[in-house]
Amino acid sequence: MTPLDINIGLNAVIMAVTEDAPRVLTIHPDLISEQSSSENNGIALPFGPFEPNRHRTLELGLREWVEEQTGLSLGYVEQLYTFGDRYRDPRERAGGSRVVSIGYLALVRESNPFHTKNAEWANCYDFLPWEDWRNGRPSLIDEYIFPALEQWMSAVPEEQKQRAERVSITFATNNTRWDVERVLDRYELLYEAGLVTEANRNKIGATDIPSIGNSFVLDHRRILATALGRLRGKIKYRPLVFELLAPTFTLLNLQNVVEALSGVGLHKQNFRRLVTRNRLVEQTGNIDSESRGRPAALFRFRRDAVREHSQPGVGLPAKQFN
Amino acid sequence: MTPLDINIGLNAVIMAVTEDAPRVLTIHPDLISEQSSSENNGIALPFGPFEPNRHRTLELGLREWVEEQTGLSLGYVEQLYTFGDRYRDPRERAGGSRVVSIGYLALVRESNPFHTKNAEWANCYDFLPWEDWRNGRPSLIDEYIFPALEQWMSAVPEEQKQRAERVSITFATNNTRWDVERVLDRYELLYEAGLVTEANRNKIGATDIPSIGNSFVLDHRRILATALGRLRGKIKYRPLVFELLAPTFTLLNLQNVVEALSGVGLHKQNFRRLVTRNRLVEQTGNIDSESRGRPAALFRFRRDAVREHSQPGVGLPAKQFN
DNA sequence: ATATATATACTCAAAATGAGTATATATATT
DNA sequence: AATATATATACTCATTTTGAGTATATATAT
Repeated sequence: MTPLDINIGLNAVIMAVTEDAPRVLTIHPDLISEQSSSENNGIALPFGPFEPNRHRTLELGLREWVEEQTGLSLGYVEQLYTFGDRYRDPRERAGGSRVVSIGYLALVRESNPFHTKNAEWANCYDFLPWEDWRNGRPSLIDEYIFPALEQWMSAVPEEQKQRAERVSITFATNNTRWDVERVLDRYELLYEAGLVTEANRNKIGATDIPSIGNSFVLDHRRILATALGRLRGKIKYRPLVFELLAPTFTLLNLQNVVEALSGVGLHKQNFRRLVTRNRLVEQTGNIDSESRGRPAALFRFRRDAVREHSQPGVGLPAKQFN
Repeated sequence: MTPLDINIGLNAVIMAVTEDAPRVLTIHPDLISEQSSSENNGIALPFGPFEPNRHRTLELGLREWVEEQTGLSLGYVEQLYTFGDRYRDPRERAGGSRVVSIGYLALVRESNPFHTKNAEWANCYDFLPWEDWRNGRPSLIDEYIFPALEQWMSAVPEEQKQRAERVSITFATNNTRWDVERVLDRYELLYEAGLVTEANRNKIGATDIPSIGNSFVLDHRRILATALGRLRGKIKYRPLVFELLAPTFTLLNLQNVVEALSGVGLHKQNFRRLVTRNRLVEQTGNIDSESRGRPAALFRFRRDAVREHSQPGVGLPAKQFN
């Protein structure tokens, strides 16, 4: 009855890019907290409760938890979204209090060293396999997802049209283009269609529906989808990629990171033209000899680029004044 | 000591555009809740506590509170950000519990009728006057803000360079362009420089520093800045404007709403070319006779536009596959 | 009848984009 | 040593998009 039946949780989607794959740091919660129930087995995002007496701000609370659980000291951190639906933690049914979780996105360099027994890097696309289009349209879309979505669409005749519309927008069926940013829309569609295990976890008598992609504990996969979508949108107009790269890098390194995150292949020459014309990077003078073919020039991020042109191309047709 | 010393508040930035000004719905909290302290006088955003037993989701909780307080039934609602800094509510100093607030942005049509004694529409730019560049650079920037910021920059010699850089980026000093989206960055800069009253409210012995713009209760002005910044960014690639317009409108109506929100004047012919070429709107066949000069054609939003091209112009140079 | 608003069509140079081709400089293989 | 294979980088060229206008049409106010 009292509004005190609330706990605030802090969840971190900690991302890096290694070996051309976007990685997310995962933990095994049963190894950390003794009191977690046995049904809560599985893989999770680093998390911890927000403690107002200990944490001056939400973000500081998150940083403390991550450091404690994984040994990682985070650099770039950004708040994502706050999740508070009833029964997002099934223990609430058994009298547990509502857990409102604040999700964060953190970016770290692959070279960042850390030591922990609990944490492990995983490929983001193990959880969201339909999001990786770098080698063309993933075959599981046509093999598993579409047949299942067809069934879902025709299941309720009166909603068929809206459902078809939604599938068309999110999964780019007809002449629609694949929009790399709609990660959350797609996840939520698959959730509603019952194609991810967590959608059926709370249902009684759930049959063994083929589940697509690896699953997380609770709604952590939804939080991951939120993070990836946000990151994909933001790399286009804020220099976030450089948080994931070594201070000095080749243009191919840069392209590989952008491709890994956005999940699409990019035209090499045009990509290089884009970053150099906008003077987002500058040459260090050194070259990289690790590669196979002709050695590539090493670049660094030009911090001034942020000041110079706030957002390339994105625009309202403004009138000139001064 | 216990993590139960938390309350979750829900705050709504409810926006509309009337008479070419972006409006925000405000309340006078002392008229609503008896228990609010006398120091909490002033203008506020509609808000209410999140009650897990009553509210199935956070958003539903918000909708209920808004309906109860203002009589408004919200349409488009989007979560903004969660605010949880220590002492964001000064009553916490006197033993009050930490109030974590989840901010929401809601958009309503100007024609939307509602009746309430407590709520009032206010011009957003009364609170953020430096954000309205429709008639050119606001004079208060050069008259009040820059002199004060100069002082702030030179106040701490060792930070002078970084401060100058920050002012340059957010307020477009040198060859930098005015970035309409950096609303929150600018507010936070002014806050740190002590140029908004709420920055000094919590300080002891605060002198009467000239305060810029009207103030809200607590950190509600920060929430408003977050909302305006988000909205300005999003209108470029999602059809949010149509939530603020009547179902049928002229192209000038549309332009005026975009201008009011973004705070910059737009090139009329090019704006019209943009929306028609992208087929974001379609003609209804009727014309508007209310206007002064030649009557304008009435348009409506083309819902299919969302499906057709996900995001105009914003882009990575993608490789073609299928 | 004339001035003033507003709407809409059209122009034209500059810049950005999409999709390549061409060439340079490495390493691996025969 | 010659050749194949990778990779880097430069350059081309048609098309599209943008920025900044001019020109014309159709209303109301004076």
